Formats: sequence, structure tokens, C-alpha cells
Amino acid sequence: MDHPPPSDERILSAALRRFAVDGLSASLRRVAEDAEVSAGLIIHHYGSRGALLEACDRRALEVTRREKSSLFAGGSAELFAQLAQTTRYAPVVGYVLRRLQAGGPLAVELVGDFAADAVEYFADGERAGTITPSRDPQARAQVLTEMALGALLLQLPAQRDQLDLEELPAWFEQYSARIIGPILELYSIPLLADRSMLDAYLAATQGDDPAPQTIRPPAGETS
Amino acid sequence: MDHPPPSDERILSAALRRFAVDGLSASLRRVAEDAEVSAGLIIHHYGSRGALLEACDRRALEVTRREKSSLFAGGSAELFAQLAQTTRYAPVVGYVLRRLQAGGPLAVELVGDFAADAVEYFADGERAGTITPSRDPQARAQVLTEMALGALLLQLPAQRDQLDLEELPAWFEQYSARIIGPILELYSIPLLADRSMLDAYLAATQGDDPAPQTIRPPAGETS
DNA sequence: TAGCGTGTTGAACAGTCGTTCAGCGGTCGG
DNA sequence: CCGACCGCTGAACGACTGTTCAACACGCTA
Repeated sequence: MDHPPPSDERILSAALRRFAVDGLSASLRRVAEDAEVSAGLIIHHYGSRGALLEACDRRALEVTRREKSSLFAGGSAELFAQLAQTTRYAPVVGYVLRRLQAGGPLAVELVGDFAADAVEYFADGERAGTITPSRDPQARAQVLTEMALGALLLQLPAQRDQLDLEELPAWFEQYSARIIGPILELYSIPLLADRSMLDAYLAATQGDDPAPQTIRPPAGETS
Repeated sequence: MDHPPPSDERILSAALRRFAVDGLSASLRRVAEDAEVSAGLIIHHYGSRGALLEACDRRALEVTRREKSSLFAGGSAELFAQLAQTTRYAPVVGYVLRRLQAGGPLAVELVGDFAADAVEYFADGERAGTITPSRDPQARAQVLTEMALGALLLQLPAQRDQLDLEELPAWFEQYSARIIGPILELYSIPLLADRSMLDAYLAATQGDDPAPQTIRPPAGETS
């Protein structure tokens, strides 16, 4: 097949993996050591350390978008869980987590991507009758995505400073098992006993609603 | 009163502020510059940079616990919003955010603290009839806390790499205004149209309910 | 006035960082 | 066979890091 893997690809692969394990502050020399090349060669290929990180961003975004076809559930964590099962994508998943942690333009873009997919997913569920319609589907998807990804990100500190890519799938599964109960409860039974708070808010903002995309008064259902 | 503020207190204050603004990787000399002392003096007082961070952790935990009496709402972000209003506490709030971002023992402890308070808050609401009872109040509070703090943390990347402490209150308010609608909707109207998913999960785990390690899909589904 | 102790400094050390660059070994066209 | 190119290395540079340490300035007591 490809007996000698091109060095720039090997560098990118090693960088993705090392940045995922040690965090985005991992040194250039450490990446070079993993890729079994000199530090200078990385500079020669990518121009600078920042450019290498940008290349990792592009790769991560590309892979995530490509493999996202199998997305389901409002919790975007599920996609990660699926992806991480395939150890091939573990470095990318780890890198995305690190990138979300560190911030930067890609983090915002990724969250937006996931939110956009969540919008579609919820719309499908809405048509199928499994998902409740929303006053502002876009905002709902955005908030739910941020909560799902943010909560996942908050699990990271519990890990050691080093992220074990091999245990990533088990880690995801453990986390999913822990939250699935409360999550299903929260999504099935309203946290608030009555709608008084929501109605008060709606009454207070009915005049100058910031972004009412579609006025869809949900059917008067009560619990 | 205290015309000459003791230097170690000034160092701690400057460290808290600088770590909040630049992140926990801010250099010792930068902190020293802010405190208008030499770098060596910080070492002399605190022993090492790591010990200084631990001192910041202790201070942050202390202040947070002390001022947490005015906590309300499942979203712990509300506490932060209130605290950040008082510009006096802005550095501590910023530091806590940075600490949650970077991880470490304090991050876990802080989340646990907030979750414990959320348990109490929800129990109060339950007695008052405003909050729905839960099958596992502790787990529910933990998940809701992690989602609230995590989502807040995910807003950080949108900021510049430098966190502007003076704009922190406005930033909190803006974020709150953005999510309050979807949050109230989510907490008042179930996301899922029916309880079938929850019931299926409960049926599948009724044998060993409290902390199911592995999920067993009840119905045979193809992947 | 002398001595001491505490608080503080600034130079210096050893290490790592990203980056630069002269030059190596190889392959290929002529 | 030769020169030119190309991928690549390893040493070196300057800037930065946390940390050490001798020495200084000061207020205190004797």
C-alpha cells in the first residue's frame, strides 16, 4: 500500500495525538520525537508551531464533519462516544476536547457545527413526534449543545493531566452511564413543577422578543 | 486602617488577578511585576510557583464558599453573575473559571460544592412545590451543575485569550439573557414528547438501579 | 554605635521554548 | 561522472521559564 508514509502526514498524526494527550501546550520537540523527525523539519513543513496547530484544526474539523453523519441525540457527547470507539479516531476526538478546552476560533466553529446538526436532529424528532417543538429551535439546540459539550469538557479535569487515548472509549461509556438516568429524567419530566416562571418570562419579553424565528405556540399540554 | 498592605497579600491578590486574566500559565515574573515585587520574593513567601497556585486555590475556594450563601437556581452561573457584579470579587470569579478550564483537584471540589448546594436548593424547591422530585436528587444536581458550569466554561473560548475582568459582569448578563429563554422552556416543557425512553431505561435498570455501570439496550436494535 | 533579624532585591543558573541555518546524504537529470 | 536539487538533521541562538543565592536596607534591641 503505502510503505513509506509521507513525513508530513506522520508529523500531523503525531501532533494530533500528542496534543490530545498532553494538551495544546505540548512542545514542538515532543511532537518531533513522537514523529521520529527533527524539530526543524516540522518548521520546514508547516512554517511555525501555530501553523501546525492550524493544520491540526483543519484536520480535526474535516474528520469531525465527515464522520458526523452518524450523529444522534441532543447530547453531542454521543457522537464522540461512537467516534472514540474506533481507536483510529481517538486522537482526533481527544484533540477536539483539548481544543474546546483551550478555546480559539475552531472551538466556536465546532460548537456551532454541532448545534446546527442538533437543529436538524430535533426537527426530525419533532416531525416524528418524539421531540417537543420549541419557541426558538436554533437557540434551544445551541444551549443544549453547549450544555452537553460543556459538561463533557468538565469531566476532563477529573482525568489526569495526561489524557489516555486508549481508555477514552471506556471513559466515554462510563460517563454516559452516569448521566443517562438524570438526563432522561430531565428530558421527560419538567424540572419546574409549573409553567409560571416560563409564562412570566414570556409575558415580560413578548414585546421585544430578541429572536422569535417561528411563532409556534406549543399545544396546551400539561403534565 | 491598613496603610501598608502586607506584601504577601498583595502578591496573592495580583496572582489571582493575573491568573484570571492570562490563564493559569501566566508567568511568575508577570505576577511579580503586577504586585510590584521581585520574582524571588514570591518564591521566598510561597516556596514555589505551584504553591502559589495552591494558595490561590485556597483563597478562591474560601471566598466562593463564604459568598455562596446567596446562591440560587440550578444554574450555578447565577452565583457567578451575582459575584461578578461586585468588581471586588471579579478576580476570584475569573480565577475559578480559569481553574475549571485548566482542571486539577480544586475544579472537582468546586463542582462538587456547587452540586451539593444545588441538592439543597432543589430540596427546598421540592418542599415548596416548585421543583419536581427526582429519582436520584444527588445525581440530578450533579448533572445539572456540570451542565450549567460546563456551558459557561464553553463561552470562555469565545472571549479573547485575555479575560477582561471589568467586562465580566456585562459578559455574564449577556450570556444569561441569551440562555434564559431556552432554559426556562427546557425546564418547563419536557424535551421528549413522551416517557417511553425513560420508562425503557428504568425497566432495563430496575434490577441494579443506583449506579448502573453498563447500559443494556432493552430492544434488539441494529447498528 | 554596634549588632542582629527580617524583608527585599537583582544577578545568575540551568533548563526549555520556538526558530534559524549551514550543511549533510541521498536521488535524479544531464 | 558530475552538479543540482530535495528532504532532513543537529547545532546554535535568543528569549523565556522557575529557582537559587549573596548581598543590601531597614528597624529593632542592647
